[in-house]
Amino acid sequence: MPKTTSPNFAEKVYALCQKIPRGKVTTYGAIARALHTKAYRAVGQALKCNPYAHGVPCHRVVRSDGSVGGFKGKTEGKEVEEKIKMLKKEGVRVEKYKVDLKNVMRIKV
DNA sequence: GTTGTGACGGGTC
DNA sequence: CGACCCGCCACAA
Repeated sequence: MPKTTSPNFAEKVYALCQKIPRGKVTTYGAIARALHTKAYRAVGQALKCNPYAHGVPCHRVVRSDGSVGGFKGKTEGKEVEEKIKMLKKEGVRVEKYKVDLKNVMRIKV
């Protein structure tokens, strides 16, 4: 049992992102919950690093409000728009900068 | 060891 | 519905 929080915290985040089914999205809070923690903020930072950009569909992760949040380290800009476009392509309905909460996959309630 | 900040969350105004 | 504030954990300087 690690005395610190979790050296593999980010790794867990990536693992969960991979388990996100196509056409659906999840929230940072959900991931944090699934990890049995409350570091929703740390989750975002881990994804921001996203060394598995080609293995982890981080674009399927949105905020609890349904906002797409950010992408590629940018909270706004065409990068985010691209993320939205990708989600739409997967079948996720996106309005403005928000996705339908129905498409949000709640890992833990 | 302390400070600051963030791809956040929820509550309040 | 938008703006603001506080609280949360992890990480970098």
